[in-house]
Amino acid sequence: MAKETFYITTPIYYPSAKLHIGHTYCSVAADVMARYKRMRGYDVMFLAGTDEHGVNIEQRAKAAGVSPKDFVDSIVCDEGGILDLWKLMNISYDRFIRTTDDYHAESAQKIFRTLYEKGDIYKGTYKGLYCTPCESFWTESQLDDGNCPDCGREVKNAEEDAYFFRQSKYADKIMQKIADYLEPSSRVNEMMNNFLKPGLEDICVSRTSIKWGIPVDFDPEHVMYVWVDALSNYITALGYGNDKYNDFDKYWPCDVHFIGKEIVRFHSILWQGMLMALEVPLPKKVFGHGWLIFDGEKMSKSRGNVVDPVVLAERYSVDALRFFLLREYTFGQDGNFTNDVLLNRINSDLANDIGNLVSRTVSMVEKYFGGTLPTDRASGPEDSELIAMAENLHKVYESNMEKFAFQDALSEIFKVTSRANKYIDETMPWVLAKDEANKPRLTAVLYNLLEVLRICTVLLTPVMPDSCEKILGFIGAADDARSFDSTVSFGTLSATVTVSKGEILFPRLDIKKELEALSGENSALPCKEEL
RNA sequence: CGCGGGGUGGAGCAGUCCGGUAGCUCGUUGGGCUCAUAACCCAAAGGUCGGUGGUUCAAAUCCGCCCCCCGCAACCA
Repeated sequence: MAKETFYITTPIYYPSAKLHIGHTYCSVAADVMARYKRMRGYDVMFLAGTDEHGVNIEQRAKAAGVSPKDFVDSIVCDEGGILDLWKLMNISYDRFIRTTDDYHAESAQKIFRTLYEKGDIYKGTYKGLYCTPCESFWTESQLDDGNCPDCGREVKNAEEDAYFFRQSKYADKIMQKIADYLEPSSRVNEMMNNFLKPGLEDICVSRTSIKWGIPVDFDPEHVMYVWVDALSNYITALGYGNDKYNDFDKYWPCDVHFIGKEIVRFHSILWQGMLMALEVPLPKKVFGHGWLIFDGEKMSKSRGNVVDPVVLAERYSVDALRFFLLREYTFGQDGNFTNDVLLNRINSDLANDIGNLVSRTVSMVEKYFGGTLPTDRASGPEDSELIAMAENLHKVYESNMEKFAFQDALSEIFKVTSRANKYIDETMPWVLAKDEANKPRLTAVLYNLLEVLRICTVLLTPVMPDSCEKILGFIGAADDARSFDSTVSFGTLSATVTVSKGEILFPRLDIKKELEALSGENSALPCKEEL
C-alpha cells in the first residue's frame, strides 16, 4: 500500500535582500514538521522557493547595473545566498521553486489564460498613485509623507489598463469555508471583518508599467503582477500545467501552507478564490504564524533592526538556534526576540537540562561500569513515575505536533528530562555505587536514565537533527531504538548497552560575555543590505 | 466609535470560551548534593491580574466606559 502523503510549503520569499531570522523561523518550523512527518512514515513533499519578479527587483537590479535575472541569481544562488542559508539551517526541502523557472512561467501563463477564458480574469483599469521617475504605483499606506517612498518625490493619480481577478465572485464560498482551513482561528475574524463581510473587491493581476514579470501570452503588453504568478507556485511545483513534474495528483491538496501573518489575506482569500475558479481542491490548512519582534518593534530593513540568523547559527550551532525558535515562541503569535532571551534559553534547556543530563548519565555508566551495563537489574519505588512519564510522552508530543504547537511539544519533552534530573537526586547513584550489593539497583537506575534520554532525544530529532544523532550515539542507541515507534514503549535499548562520552554539545554560555560579543557582531543590527 | 491582537509577581508567558484558593519558565535569596557543563535537587520571597463603574454570595475570568502597546486597513511579498 502506498504511504500516506504530506505536502507542506513555506512562502516563496522575495529575494530583494538577505533573508533574516523571521524567514528562518518559518522555514525551520516547516522543516521540523516535514521531518516529523517523515519520521512518522509519511511520503513528504516539502516545497520552498523564491518569488523573483516585480518592480522592486527590477529597480534594484537597475541600480546595481545588472539584469533582473542576474540580480536574483546572485541573491538566491551565490555564496551566502538563500540556498546557502537553507543549507546552513538544515532545511530539508524536497523541491525548490523559483518563479523565474521556465516550467513555472509556462504554467502560470496557462493558468492566467484559463481564468481569462472562464471570465474570472477580465480587463479593466487600474487607478493608483504613480511616481513618474520611479515608474511605480504606490498605495496610500505605502507613501512616505504623501510622497514616493523610494525617491521622496511627488506622486500623482494615474491609471493604466490592467487585468483583474474576479475574486468577488467567490466571496460567499470563501466565507463558508475559511473557518475550516485558516489557523489560528483569530485570523478568521480578522479576514471576515476586514475583507469578506464589507465586500470583496476584485484584484489587479497584471501591469503594463512593469517589464520584469511573466508576460500575459495573449496580451504581451501586460506582465503578471504578483498574485497569479506567485501563489500558483504551490501547484506548478507539482506539475500543474507543465511536464516538468507530475505528482500533482499525488500531493494535492496541500496539507498545510505555513505563512507569515502579513500574507494571510492573500492565502486565505485570493488563493482560495483562484483555486475555486480553477476547480482545484482547496488546501487543508493555511497557518499564519506570528512575527519575531525585535525589542517591541517589527523587524524591518528600514528600521535597521534585522537579526541575522547566520551569526547566531555559527556562534551557537544551528540546532541551538532551531530549537530556540520553536521552543521559545508560540507559533501563531508574535514573539519578542532579544539576544538575552536566546542565550538564557540555550543555557537553561540545552546546557543545564538535557545536555547536562546526557553528560552525567553517560559519565556514571562509564565510571561505575566501564561503559557497558550488566544485565542484572533491580527496580525500585522511584522508577514508576519516571517511566510512566516517558511512556506517555509520545502521545502528548504527537497531539501538540499535529496542532503545530511546537512550543508545547518541546515543553513536554523537557518536563521529562527535568523529571529525570530529579530522579538522579532521588536514587543517588553515587551512594548506590559504594556497595557492591546495590549493583543491580544502580544498573536499573542508569538504564532507566538512558531509556528516558533515548525517548526524549528521538522526539527532539526533527528539531535538532545533528545533535540528536550524536546524543543517540553517545547513549548507545541502535538503529531500532531511533524510530518514532520505538518511543512508544520503554525498554528498547539493549540491556547491555555501551555508552561513549562525546563532546559537550551545548556548552554553558557566559551570558554577559556573549551579550558583549553579540553587540560587537552586530547580529541584531542591520544585515548588510545588498544595495 | 474602522478591524484584529495584546496589557497577569523583576523578565517572558499560561489561565479568560464553561466566574470560586493566581500557575509555569527564567531571574533573585536560603538550603541540600557531588554523578555532571559552578550544572542538578529542595524551599522561600515577590502580583490589589492596565484603569474605572457594574452584574454576582464570589470576577484576571461576564457587561459598560476609558487609557496604553503592536499589527492590518485592499489592489503593498
